[in-house]
Amino acid sequence: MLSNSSKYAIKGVLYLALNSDETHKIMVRDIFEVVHVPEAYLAKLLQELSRHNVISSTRGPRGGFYLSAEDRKRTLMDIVRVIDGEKRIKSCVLGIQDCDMDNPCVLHKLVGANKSKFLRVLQRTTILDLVEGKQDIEEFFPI
Amino acid sequence: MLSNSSKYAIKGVLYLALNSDETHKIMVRDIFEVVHVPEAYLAKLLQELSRHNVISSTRGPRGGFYLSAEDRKRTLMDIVRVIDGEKRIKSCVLGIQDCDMDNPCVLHKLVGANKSKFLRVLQRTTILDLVEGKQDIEEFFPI
DNA sequence: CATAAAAAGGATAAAAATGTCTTTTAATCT
DNA sequence: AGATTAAAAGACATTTTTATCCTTTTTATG
Repeated sequence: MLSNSSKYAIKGVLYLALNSDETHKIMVRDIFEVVHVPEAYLAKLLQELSRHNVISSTRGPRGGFYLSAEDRKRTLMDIVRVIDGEKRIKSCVLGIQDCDMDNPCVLHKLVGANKSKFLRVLQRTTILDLVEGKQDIEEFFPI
Repeated sequence: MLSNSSKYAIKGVLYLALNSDETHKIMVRDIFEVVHVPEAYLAKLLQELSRHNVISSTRGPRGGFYLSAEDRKRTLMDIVRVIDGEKRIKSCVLGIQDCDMDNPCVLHKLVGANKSKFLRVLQRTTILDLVEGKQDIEEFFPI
């Protein structure tokens, strides 16, 4: 449902949400260990997110990745869309071609409701939302 | 969440549920087209399920795969467990090591409820249950 | 302006998932 | 018994996902 890459990306962004802003940018080097993602791979993912304006970054000394106020309004789905692509995340549970609400497959009723809810969570939940439950998050770091 | 292989397997078993019994065994050759799964690959999956006694089979002429009455009491989880393994299906949404109810991760509350429900559906739903909504299934074949 | 720091980009490698093919084994039918 | 049929088993191929490495570009700072 979610690729590992998407999960990695979410973890990285979450870390940025908790520790960065316009004036405190963070290098991959300082993230990858706490989120348990290989350095170079995390770099790739964050670069991709930055390229698609889901997060922000600047190069050079004192550069790094960070989240602007705008960035924090992004949803989990925004992240997943960049990393996995719309298609993968919305594809039918059974991989049926053209399976959707209008043309549901065998398991659609059984599993579809759950999947829809899951999608809605991704779509509705912003980075900000996540950070507002901050104590919860910190409690469970390292992720 | 569910691998393609598991999805394939479920589709195959569903077909068997609708069309086979002890006296009417079915060859892979007669299934793979309608469920849209490569012949050799479906064979492998069904063999694996048979090896783990989730479905039944006999070799030779008039042989093939089929579901016994007992087989029909199997759950979707039984299928998924054989194909994907317990670990994969129960693993945390974010791939957190040791993340579970007792030691939840950041997204656990957000996504965990959905996932639990999904697991419960897999665990509770038997092949028989699926077939009893037969008209629905036939309506949506070919799967 | 020179230098160093950091992301960006591209090529490559490794691992896992998916898919194919060939041989072996068991059942059935003549 | 012998021929045939179909799953079982295992080797092999391809594709996708995950991961690494190395070079280039940009930018802040002395």
